[in-house]
Amino acid sequence: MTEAEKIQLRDSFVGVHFDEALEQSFYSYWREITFSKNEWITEAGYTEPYFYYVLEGVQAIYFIDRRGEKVVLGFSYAGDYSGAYESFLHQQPSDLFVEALLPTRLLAIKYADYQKLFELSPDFNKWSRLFLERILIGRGKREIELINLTAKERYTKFMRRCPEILHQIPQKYLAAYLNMTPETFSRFRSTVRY
Amino acid sequence: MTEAEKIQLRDSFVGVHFDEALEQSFYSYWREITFSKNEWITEAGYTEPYFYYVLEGVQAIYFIDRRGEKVVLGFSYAGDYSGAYESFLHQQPSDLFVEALLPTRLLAIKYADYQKLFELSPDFNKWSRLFLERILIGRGKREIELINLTAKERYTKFMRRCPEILHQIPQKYLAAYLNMTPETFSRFRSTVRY
DNA sequence: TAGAAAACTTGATCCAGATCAATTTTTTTC
DNA sequence: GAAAAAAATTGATCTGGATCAAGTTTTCTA
Repeated sequence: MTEAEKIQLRDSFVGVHFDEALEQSFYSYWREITFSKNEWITEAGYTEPYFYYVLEGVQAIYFIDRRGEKVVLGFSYAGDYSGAYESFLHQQPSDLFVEALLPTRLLAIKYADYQKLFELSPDFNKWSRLFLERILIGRGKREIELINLTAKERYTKFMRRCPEILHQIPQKYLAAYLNMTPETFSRFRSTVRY
Repeated sequence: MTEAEKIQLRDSFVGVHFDEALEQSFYSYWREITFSKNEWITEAGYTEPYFYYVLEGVQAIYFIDRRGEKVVLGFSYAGDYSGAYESFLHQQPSDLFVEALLPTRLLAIKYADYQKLFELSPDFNKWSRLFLERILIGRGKREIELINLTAKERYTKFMRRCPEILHQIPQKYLAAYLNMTPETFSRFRSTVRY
């Protein structure tokens, strides 16, 4: 990781005061891992060993439903955290896959080292609290949208918000994120103006 | 609140060390509020002023969809925390209603006092982190079930897990929780054995 | 850069669960 | 405890989006 990326990483831990001693050990916990397109970062059935910070690339997090289809819960981009977070927190096998949709560079910290952060400074508890609060609110919004909007409305809303993503990742992942079949997504593409 | 209830409340804050000074001020922040059946605890459009601990009763948390129907996101019982948590955290108007489905006794702490807890002891950050992690995992499971199970499977699963609730609260709330119409719920009741 | 594989499109059909409607049962209220 | 209101049941019908199927286009890979 570059010096600039170190700073990025550090600054993502909003609310944590980094004194010299902390900063010293902090960086040593993180290692860079790269993934090529379509590689799994985390595989369902395995326990997530790392918590990740995204330097570059796009990842999808999904499970496989009983029909064998992917159901995408979310994407992460540069500057986000990534990984199968629930599995990581409880160190139990993941129900979810995390996959690199584009060539990806991540910074990763092991579970034991992640725990050490909380010992090194109680500020990390506060950071974690705020981070979790943010995730929770995002999940709540998504749940409401999934229940409350029709497939067409979900399509329109998504395409208005991030039209560029369509040209970056296969649209079957977008369909799976919006909880519709690729056929339905394709039909909207050719009939719905947004 | 009784002495036993004080202990209950205190012990719900897992991981917080209560020394004498903390315990002294801690209880003084909480007041008891009672609600009768079908009374709103929180109304959408208003900012949630309190964080609640449930002493007695059952509450539903829901939003109103664009057809004007309730969509229930969850219930809380004695020993749970309750309220429109997202609205409380950000002190912004709630999208959600919280309603007492049975006569309810809650302990409530104001936002400013809740914030003070974190100043009084950094242990509360850790409690909050663990609490949020638990909510997050619950939400994740529910999201997966809503997407992955049919209406009949959701019905069966719920009825196996908590058959007694059916006789405590109107079944239209259960239908709204399981994301189906009351008609569909009623049909399952008369045709599906669980 | 050719051949294979994966992704996407378009059409025809189907179905779980919603909607609409008419009773019946239960609960509330005065 | 009678009248009114709310909740639950049951039947008939409808529909958004899935599924199945057959191309076409794009993207890999050697």
